[in-house]
Amino acid sequence: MPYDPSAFPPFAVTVDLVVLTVRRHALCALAVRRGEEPYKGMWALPGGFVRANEDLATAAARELAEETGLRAHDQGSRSPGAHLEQLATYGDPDRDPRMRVVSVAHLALAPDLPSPTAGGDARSARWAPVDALLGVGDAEVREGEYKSPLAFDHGDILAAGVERARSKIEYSSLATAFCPPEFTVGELRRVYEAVWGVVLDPRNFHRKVTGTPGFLLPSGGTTTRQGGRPAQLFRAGGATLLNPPMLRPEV
Amino acid sequence: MPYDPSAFPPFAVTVDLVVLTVRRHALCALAVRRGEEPYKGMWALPGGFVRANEDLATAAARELAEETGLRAHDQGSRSPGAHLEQLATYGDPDRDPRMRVVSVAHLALAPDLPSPTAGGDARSARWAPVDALLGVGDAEVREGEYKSPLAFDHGDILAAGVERARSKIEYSSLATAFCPPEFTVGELRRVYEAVWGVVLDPRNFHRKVTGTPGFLLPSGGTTTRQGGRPAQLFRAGGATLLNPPMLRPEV
DNA sequence: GCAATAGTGTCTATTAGACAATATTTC
DNA sequence: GAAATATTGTCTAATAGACACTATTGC
Repeated sequence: MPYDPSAFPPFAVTVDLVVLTVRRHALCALAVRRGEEPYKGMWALPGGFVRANEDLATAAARELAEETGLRAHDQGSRSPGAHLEQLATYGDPDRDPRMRVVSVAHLALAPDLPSPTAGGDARSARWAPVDALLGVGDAEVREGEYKSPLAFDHGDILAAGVERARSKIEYSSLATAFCPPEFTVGELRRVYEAVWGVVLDPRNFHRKVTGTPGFLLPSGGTTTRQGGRPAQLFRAGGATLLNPPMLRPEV
Repeated sequence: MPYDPSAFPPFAVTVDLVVLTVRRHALCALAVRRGEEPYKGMWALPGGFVRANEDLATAAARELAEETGLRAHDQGSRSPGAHLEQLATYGDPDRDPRMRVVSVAHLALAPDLPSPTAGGDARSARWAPVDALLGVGDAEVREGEYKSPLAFDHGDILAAGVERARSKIEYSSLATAFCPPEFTVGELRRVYEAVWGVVLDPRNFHRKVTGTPGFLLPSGGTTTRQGGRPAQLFRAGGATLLNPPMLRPEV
C-alpha cells in the first residue's frame, strides 16, 4: 500500500451540528432553512466547511458560536455554554449531489435559550421539536415510509444525535447541560422526561439524583419559580459518570 | 454562509482500523510496521485512503479484508467474520506532517485467527497486546510521561477503540464477536476477563449469561477442549442489547 | 484417587419501584 | 382552605455477589 500524496481523491470536509435543547417540555433541535439548491427551502442542520488549518472540534465550536452565540465547553467546565462532542461521520458518495462531502457530525446540548436565533441569520433558523423534524407522528404509516422533512441525510444524523443524548443521560451527568447554571431537582426531572418522553415518579427521582455521589451540589439558595413549596437550587457536581446510573424505564 | 463548491480546502480522507482479538488470555490489536517516512519502522494501525466512489463503511471493510482476510458483517449476521463499526474521526491539522488527512477510525472485533497475517503483507503485520502498544506497564512513570510506540495519533485511536470495546461488552452481546461460531460459557468468560483485565466468578458468570434472554443459544453439542467436565456449546443469540447488562466489577 | 472445569443452589446486602405522609408556598 | 410542588419515609420484589456443593471428564 504505497502512500502517494499526489494520488488521493480530494474530499470536502464539513461539520454538521445536532444542537438539542428542552423547550416547553419538548426536546427540540436547531434547524436552518436552506436558501440554495439542492433542497432549497427545506430545513437542514447547521454546519459548514472545516477550514484549512482548523481542528474538527474547533470547527464545530465555531459553527455553534456562529449559529447560537454559545461557547462550547469540552468537559467539566462550569462556564455558561454548551456541551459539545463528536457524534459520527457521514460519507456516502451520493449524500451531496454536487460533490464528495464527508461530514463530521457533532452533538451539542444547550440550556433553553432566551432567543431562538440570537446571532447570525436570524429569520432562517429556529428550534423545532425533534419528533416533527424526524417525521414521527405527524403522518400515518404510508406503506411503511416515514419521511423526514430534513435535507440530505440530516434526518439520519439527527436521529443518531437524539439517540446518543437519550442513552448518555442514563449513565452520565449530561442532563445538567440542558439546565441553567442553577436548577432544581424538578427542573432536572423535566429534562429527563422531555428527552426520554416518559413520566417519572418525582419522589423516587429526587431520592435517586440526590443520592448519586457527585451529581448535584447544593448551591444554598431556593426558588419558587415552579409554584408550590420552594425547591433547593443545585449546580452540576464534578462527576461525569453516574454510579449508580439513572435507569430509563422499560418500554 | 455561501456554499461555493470551488472554494473548499481539499482534504485526504482515510480509514484507520482498530482490530481487536483475544489471544492467550490477552486483548491484542493488529499492528503494521511502517515502511516509509514519517515514523518509518514504527508500528501503526492498518488503514488507507477512501476511494473516490466508496462509502466509509465499505472502505473500512475493504481494508479489513486486505489485512486479515476477514469479511465484515454489520449487525447480527452469523457468517464467520468480524464485527465492524465506526469509532471516531481524527482531523488535527498536524496529525500527518505531509498533508491534511482526516481519518475515520473504525473498530473491528474478531475471533482468534489461525495465522496472524493470513493475507497481504505478511512479515510486517502482527498481533500485539494492547497494553504494550499503549505503553502501559512496560516503563515506569518517567516524569509522568507514558510513551506509546505507535505512529501518528494511533495511540489515541487505539485507546478509544479499547475503551469502546470494554464498555460495549457490558450492555451488548458484542463479546461473542471475539469467539468462534460455537463456544462455551467458560470461553466467553475468558473473553470478558481478558478485555476487562479482571477475574470473574465462574459460577455467577454462568448464571448471569445463561439467564440473560437472547444472549446464548444452546447448539446441542458439548466439548472438552478446556479439560475437565464437558461443557455445553452455544451460539450467539439474536439479542444485541443485553438486559440485564453484564456489569464490570468496580475498580 | 486427584485435578480441573462445568453447573446448580443458597444466603445476604443492596436496590428499584410503588406509594403514604408531611412541608411550604401561591391563590 | 385548596392546589401545587418539594421532600422524606416505608415497604416489597428483584438482584448482585459470596460461596457451598455436586457433576463429569482426563490422568
